[in-house]
Amino acid sequence: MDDYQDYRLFQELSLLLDHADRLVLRQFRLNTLQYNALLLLDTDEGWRLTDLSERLLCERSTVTRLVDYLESEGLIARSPDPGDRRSQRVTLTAAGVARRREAQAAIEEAIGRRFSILNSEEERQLIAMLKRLRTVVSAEIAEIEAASSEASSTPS
Amino acid sequence: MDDYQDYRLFQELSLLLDHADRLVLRQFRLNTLQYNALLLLDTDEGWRLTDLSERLLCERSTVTRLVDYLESEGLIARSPDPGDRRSQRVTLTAAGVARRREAQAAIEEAIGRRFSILNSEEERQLIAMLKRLRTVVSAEIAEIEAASSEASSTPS
DNA sequence: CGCGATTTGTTGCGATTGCAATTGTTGCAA
DNA sequence: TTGCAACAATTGCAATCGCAACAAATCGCG
Repeated sequence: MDDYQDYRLFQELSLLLDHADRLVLRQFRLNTLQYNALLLLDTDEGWRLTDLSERLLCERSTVTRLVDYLESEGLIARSPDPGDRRSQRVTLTAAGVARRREAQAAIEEAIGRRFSILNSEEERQLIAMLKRLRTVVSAEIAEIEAASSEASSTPS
Repeated sequence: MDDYQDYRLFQELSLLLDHADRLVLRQFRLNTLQYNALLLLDTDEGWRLTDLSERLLCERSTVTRLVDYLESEGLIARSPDPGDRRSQRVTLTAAGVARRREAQAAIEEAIGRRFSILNSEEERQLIAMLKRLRTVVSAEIAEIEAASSEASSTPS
């Protein structure tokens, strides 16, 4: 019915949220992806770059450069994987913990203000709808990519 | 309450939708911004670049390069503004109309499939919530930018 | 009128990211 | 064991975009 209105609104809100986040995170010398990476990391086991790329929905090469940056900022550390010399483990440093704490406080304060206009029931409904949409769109992407990779591997 | 879950879901769905759109639009040699610009344009009056940038929520320089590209593809035409020699009017060419029609059919088909999992009542609720969020986030951005521009113009 | 402020569009520059190609490593099968 | 496919990470390259600086044109106020 009004699918297109949903879509346009969603798209516009995405742009606005990105922009707002960027303004908030700028003071911590982080962009959205870098911040999301810090949120995932901890000081113990560490993540492999490939796993980070899957979780962050970006390319492995992007994670390489993201880790380069966070390492140059002293926020994370690379260490070799004990069981596989191809892999590296990325862990938070003490400075990384501190930077993440500061940024997280600012972001969550902003998020709280934004979503405070929804009551609990609305939030519950929104979450349910977003989850269903996520499932559908993930399937759509998987289908397209399967079709294109099949086309390239089987040039019948 | 679960503000943060809303936020993460929204962010993830944004990435997925962007990615899916890009896969659909790629066959028409368009990215999301270029497609959205084509949607706004028509063959009559034409838009000024500055107005396009405000509507598309991007910088004027981005519109300059976007218009450069669409012009090189033969989809739009620049013409001088009758009343202001600083301005230019951008209008769709016949090829632009055709390309837009093809891309729009593909995108709207995809959007229809994605949002078909919501019923009318859910769609109504989603639109209402997204509109309220848009208002809040727009205000947040305006506030931050007002504060920063004031700080730079009045370095008290 | 005249001059400074504002507006429009452009360009230079840096940051970010996807994609393809490459290097080094691992695992599996002959 | 050896050879080959799969995998981890990196690099080169191009596309995209925001921001700041800029030139030309317009506006507005004395």
